[in-house]
Amino acid sequence: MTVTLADVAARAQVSPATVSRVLNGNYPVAASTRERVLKAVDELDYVLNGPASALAAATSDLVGILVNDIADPFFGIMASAIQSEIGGPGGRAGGERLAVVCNTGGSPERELTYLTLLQRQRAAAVVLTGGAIEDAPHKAAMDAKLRKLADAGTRVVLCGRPPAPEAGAIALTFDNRGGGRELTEHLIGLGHRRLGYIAGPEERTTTRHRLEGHRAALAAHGIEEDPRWTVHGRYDRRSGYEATLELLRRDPSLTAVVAANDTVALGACAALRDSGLSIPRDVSVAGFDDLPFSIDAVPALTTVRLPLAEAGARAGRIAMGREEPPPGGVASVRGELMVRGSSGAPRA
Amino acid sequence: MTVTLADVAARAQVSPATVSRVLNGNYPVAASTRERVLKAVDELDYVLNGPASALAAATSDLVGILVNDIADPFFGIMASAIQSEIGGPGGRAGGERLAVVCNTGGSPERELTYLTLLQRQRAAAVVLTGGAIEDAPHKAAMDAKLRKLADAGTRVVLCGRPPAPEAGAIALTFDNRGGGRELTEHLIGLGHRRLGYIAGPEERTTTRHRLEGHRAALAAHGIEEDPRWTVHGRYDRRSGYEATLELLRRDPSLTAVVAANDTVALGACAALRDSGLSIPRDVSVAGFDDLPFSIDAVPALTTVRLPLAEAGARAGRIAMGREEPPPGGVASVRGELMVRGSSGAPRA
DNA sequence: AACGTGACAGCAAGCGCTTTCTATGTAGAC
DNA sequence: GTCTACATAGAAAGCGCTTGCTGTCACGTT
Repeated sequence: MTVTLADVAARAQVSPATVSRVLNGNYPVAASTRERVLKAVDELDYVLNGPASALAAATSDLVGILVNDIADPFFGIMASAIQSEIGGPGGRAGGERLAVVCNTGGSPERELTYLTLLQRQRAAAVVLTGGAIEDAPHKAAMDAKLRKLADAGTRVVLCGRPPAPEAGAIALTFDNRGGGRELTEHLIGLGHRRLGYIAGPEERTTTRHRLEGHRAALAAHGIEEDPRWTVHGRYDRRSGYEATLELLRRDPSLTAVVAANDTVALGACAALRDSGLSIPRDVSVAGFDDLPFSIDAVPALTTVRLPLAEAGARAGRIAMGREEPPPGGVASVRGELMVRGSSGAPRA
Repeated sequence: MTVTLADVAARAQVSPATVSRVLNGNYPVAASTRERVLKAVDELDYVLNGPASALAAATSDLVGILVNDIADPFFGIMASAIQSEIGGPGGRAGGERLAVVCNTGGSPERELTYLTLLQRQRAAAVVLTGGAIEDAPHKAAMDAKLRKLADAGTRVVLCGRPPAPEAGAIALTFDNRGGGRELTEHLIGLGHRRLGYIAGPEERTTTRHRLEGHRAALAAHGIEEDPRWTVHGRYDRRSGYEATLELLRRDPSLTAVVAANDTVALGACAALRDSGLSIPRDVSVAGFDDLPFSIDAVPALTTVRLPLAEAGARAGRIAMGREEPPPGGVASVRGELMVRGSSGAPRA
């Protein structure tokens, strides 16, 4: 029924071993023989059996990419960059690798399960993107799992995640704290003193770090934070909309709203508009990430640009062993403040 | 070194066959035995060898998802929906499947190569999303490949792609033509007579169908189209920006600009703003897809909503054999006109 | 009391490939 | 002209799992 190596071998009048060697190109084969084999492969329309070769060679060409939400461009951009570097078709980088993009939906269990599935497939590498969940038992479980993967020869890279030294993983971390601080300092510099903050889900490292940066900026400028000024929500537009209304309700005198990310900021803008407030005249708004659509908001969003594509590409190369990991296995990737129309001086 | 089935068997004092059966649960095993086995699995921290079992069972639990650009929410949303239905962890649907998201970047060669890679992995199913490339040789090659996959037992589903009867694939097609027509008729109804159109890349079915719908609307209302009114570009913001400037240069009297999709429309809006034109007072703008950010444009974008998540979910279920394919193997999915602030009556 | 009948469990034969080790032929070395 | 060395090709032993077929009991039948 299906064509096997042996069929090709028979047709090319060589042994299966030779065919395998031609296909893998890691052993000297006479040019004439190689040609004959290739011809047979072509004529029979032979397709290698992936599982069989993975079993025999004890390696696979699968690379796992874990993301929280593939529908979110934040992850989409990273995934795309990673994939372009792991040498899938087109991204010339040696053997053809298949990227397995796993959508965890931010769920701890799924994260773990996907890792097991990848372990089962004997993945060549795994890249975890985005913030981690801050729950001690879960973190321990993750670290143990990652360690096991690493020990089994799977290269593990974290992209936009805090380092996990226990797990023996390379980490490219985003400087969320620094970015958050810089952003809020920009607003303070404009004269804002009453700033609302729409944070992400409580248990995520990204949420915490950005918030810490914000608070550090406030503290550095002697601004005492009112607990009413912080609202937690999800990383989506809806959440930003609702949180903004809530902030306005709690303290209508706020002159700026800092959002956990751009998507949330967009929701915040909508809420302000719907409340009849003008941006930035009445309230300034700031986001985080600088996703492509942020520049198209009206007014364009002041935000912190994260080099998602660059970081993803680098993570991909490291995962493939095509780039030296950073010294110590950890590198911090900085964001860049993008000042645009959504932030301005508060009204006197 | 690594734990194998045999190790588990030894520890549980049973044969490897029994362990396999416990793990696969497709053969009667006494409860007490099962328990003993499970305990051993747990104690040894055993992880099944995916390639080995795929080889032995001649099936795998990989499902391929082909997308043009994973960084584009249009595809991200579909991919996410598909994945949630194929029964990856969390999306309870029986066995745990791994979604392999392949980023073709719109390249014909990569599309084909990924299909080969998936074929090599003996994927359980493959879902192709988004428009197809209109090139006869390539289409023939694709159809042949899909046919081969289907014949080998891989379920092939097209989501948002034109049907490919030759290939024996189930198709969920978007009614791009109908949507395009309805959209342009809306603009005509508002009084527009000079409408610019920013089309996507020439060789894509999506591009052609949407453009055909637009032209059908014009024709139906006796509007003769000026060739200067159509510009082709890529499906991105930049392209929309440049194309709009070009359209304006060619005919400054245009009162409406219809874009190939929302992302392009966003670029168009930016170009109009930068040209000092007001939307919709001077020029109306319309997009297509209704991606999440479209409602946040200012003014909010008039567009055609495509039920991406619903279609993706359905495609996923069909790919898993959990939903009856549509009669004839083809279903057309309609879009819904969303009239918002970016379209209005032209100035007298 | 002899005998079918389930319900489990084990044996063993692969699944299709890789790779080590061995065989062979040829070319250069002396 | 014989010997060593190198370049290739083949034989065969797995890789770790699934599954058809063959036992083996413990029962319920007649």
